[in-house]
Amino acid sequence: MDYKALAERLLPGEYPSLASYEEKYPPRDLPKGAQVTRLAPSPTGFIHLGNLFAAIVNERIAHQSGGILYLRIEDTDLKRKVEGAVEAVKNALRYFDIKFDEGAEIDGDNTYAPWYQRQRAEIYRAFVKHLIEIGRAYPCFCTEEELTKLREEQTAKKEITGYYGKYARCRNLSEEEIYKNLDAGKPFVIRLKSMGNPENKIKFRDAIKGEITVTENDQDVVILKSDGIPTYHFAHAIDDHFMRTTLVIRGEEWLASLPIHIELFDVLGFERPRYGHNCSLMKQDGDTRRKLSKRKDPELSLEFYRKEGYYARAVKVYMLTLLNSNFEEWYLKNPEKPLEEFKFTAEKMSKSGTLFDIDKLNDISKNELSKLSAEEMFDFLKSWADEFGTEAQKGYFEDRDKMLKVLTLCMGIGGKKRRKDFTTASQAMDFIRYFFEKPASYEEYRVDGETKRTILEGFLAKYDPADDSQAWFAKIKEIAAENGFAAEMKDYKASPEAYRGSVADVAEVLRIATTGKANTPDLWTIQQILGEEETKARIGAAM
RNA sequence: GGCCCCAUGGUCAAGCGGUUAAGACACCACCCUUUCACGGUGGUAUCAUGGGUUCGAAUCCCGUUGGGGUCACCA
Repeated sequence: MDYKALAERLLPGEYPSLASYEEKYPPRDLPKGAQVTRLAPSPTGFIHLGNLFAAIVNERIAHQSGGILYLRIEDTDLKRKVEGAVEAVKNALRYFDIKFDEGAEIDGDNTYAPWYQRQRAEIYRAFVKHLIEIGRAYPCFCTEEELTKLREEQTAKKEITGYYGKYARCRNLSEEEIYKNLDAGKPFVIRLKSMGNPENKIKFRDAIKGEITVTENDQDVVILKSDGIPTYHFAHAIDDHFMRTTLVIRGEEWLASLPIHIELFDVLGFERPRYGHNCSLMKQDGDTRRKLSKRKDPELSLEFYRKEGYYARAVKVYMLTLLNSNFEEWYLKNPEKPLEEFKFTAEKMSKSGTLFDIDKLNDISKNELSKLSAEEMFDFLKSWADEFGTEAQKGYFEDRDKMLKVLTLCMGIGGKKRRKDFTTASQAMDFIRYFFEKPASYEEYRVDGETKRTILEGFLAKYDPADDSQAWFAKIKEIAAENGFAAEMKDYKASPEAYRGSVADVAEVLRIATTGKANTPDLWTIQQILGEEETKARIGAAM
């Protein structure tokens, strides 16, 4: 068969020589050991925790080695394209401090551009044409229905599904048949003519998993779709070669197609990059666990975490503890150091799927937030409220002084120990609500109505906003004693039956009356912040 | 089903042939405390299984079981 003529018929026209592409996209001039990694999302606009998980690995490995992280957009599938998706990806990742050196919509070196695969059609076609010319690729005229039927037959016969060996019908089409189909205007795809044999095993060193075995590919996979755009597999080979990627870190779901990629790199005469297949982030689903999915788990989208007001650094710290088993220990010893100082290694990455644990994230969040100054917390909460808060919540920030006092108290700043009540911005805003709005509801009092009233009246009678904390508490003790409650905790513990309760119960009544809640920071300070008028009004209203 | 990956408490995990099998989260108890939060002390709980190899196995090998991934003109 005249492959050259066939190639010309299939992909007519002059294409630049293959060598010219090697010149145009030369090997990068980087220090020894520097890694070039990439993030290559499809522009669906949806990014979830799993994407961030991978992004952090790529970012750390590139920048730690003095290399490059770039952003490539895999938009070969038009159906999945969403407007504004690239911006969304960039914004979401910027929030987590992932910075690109080059790539789509990135202000950087454009030697290896274009970064959108749709704009790279010419390169792909040039190489597809070459493969046809050397007889390693061929046109396939099978329709979707025919392929579906083939798959069903194979399944019924319990054979391996796919387009391979004797099932690769178009592979053996005669020259005549091919041209007849072409003349009839039948649509076609270009398939790789695989030379692999699944009996052969290839030993492979994965940067994360270590020594692995894969089976040689024998599938005649589609490399050019009928719209003239390549499939992921082919684009991956071309792009990662010409963008001079040295390390491809990707999810382990790609392990299954690694044989295809190996064959493609080989047939194209490209040196293969190193691969690292990282485990997926799993989610408990009933009594089984499964990979995070964008369809089923919208609550795991990065947007969800921004809406909840998770602190970016906390999420990053959590990802890092999952990603590198020795990170947590390092961080415990170096809580103040920048995260970049941690030496990230592919070897310390987990080989098995990790279950996402919101409790652990929440714990880390509390810790991270408790390290902030009142001003930093103010800024964090305000920027969250500006975007996601209610009108009332936005109003909390009008009196800056008051808010700083509230935060100082609620974070325990100035005390012996920092408080850790805040998990997320939205939860924190709920937590401090009572400083700015009257209680919408009251937790249940544990004393009867008569006692409650007596206590509140007693408090109002003695209340003096000028009292310091000690004088204030002394009065609470008096009220306790007057009503048959133990003024001293020790006395109550020594003989609980001698009292109706303790000063703690009296304080609780006042606490609920003032804030609506049984659990709050120091009540005296709260009343100081609220001021005399508001304090009296609230106590009065609770009677 | 074929192929591939994985396997230490409920979760994340340390461990690289000899350990009382770390640590963190969660949980429980107690202490501290006007509540809560913080902090402190203690506790419950793990090497999936069967065979080897070895003086000795969580660690090495094989089988089994279990879990996961993947089998598109999607990435």
